[in-house]
Amino acid sequence: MDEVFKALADNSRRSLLDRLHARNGQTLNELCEGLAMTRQAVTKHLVILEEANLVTTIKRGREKLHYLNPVPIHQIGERWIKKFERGKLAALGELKRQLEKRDE
Amino acid sequence: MDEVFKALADNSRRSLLDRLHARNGQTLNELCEGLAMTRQAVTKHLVILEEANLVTTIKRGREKLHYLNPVPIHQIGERWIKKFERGKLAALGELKRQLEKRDE
DNA sequence: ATAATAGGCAACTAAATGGTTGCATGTCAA
DNA sequence: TTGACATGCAACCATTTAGTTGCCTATTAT
Repeated sequence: MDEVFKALADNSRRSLLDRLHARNGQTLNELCEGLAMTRQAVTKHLVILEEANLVTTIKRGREKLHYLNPVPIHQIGERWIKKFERGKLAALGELKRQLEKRDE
Repeated sequence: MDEVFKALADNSRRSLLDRLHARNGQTLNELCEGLAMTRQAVTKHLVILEEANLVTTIKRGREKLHYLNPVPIHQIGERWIKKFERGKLAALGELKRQLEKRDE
């Protein structure tokens, strides 16, 4: 879980996921196109995404295809974000109350 | 949005949010209790959470109360995670198909 | 008034991070 | 088979990050 949060913390990596979401199964070179980064930098980001299990790769001859794995993202939503949804209104109410009390 | 992802990337910060979720409105010293970290380290984490707008603070005399703001977490769910929910099954199907093709 | 308490500020450090360059390897096509 | 193409590996660099220590300030309680 920590690995997933860490992987998602970088904007370059989030846009790589966006690109795969737009078109799945891209090669490394395709994913590099239009980015202000060397291929090696992109590789490093992809390795981090792979280690977080957000991307799965398959070698096809001399190229490597990258596939988005949406499961860890879904788990963040289910196991982490939802926890804070419960009690959200209570927390907001409490916050509002305290902020108003401040100005008395 | 980037600030929020960065703030959530650290486990210490996520557990501070957990603590506030369990009991809202705690002081700095209360939040330090039982942690293997100096007060100043905790302060730094709280500043990052504040800058990401995940925590709001109110000064009450000599102490500072910390309140959880669940809105940015909710926004991550709505604006980011949901985007990947759409097409999740398609992506998984594609992934499965390619993984099977690999072994032919 | 003074001591204790709650917190703030700043300088410093070690390690992690995001990036680079240079070179090596494996695969495909002429 | 030789050159071009796709990717991998490793060393290096600058910046950021997570943490520390030491000291300062403001508020409360005795």
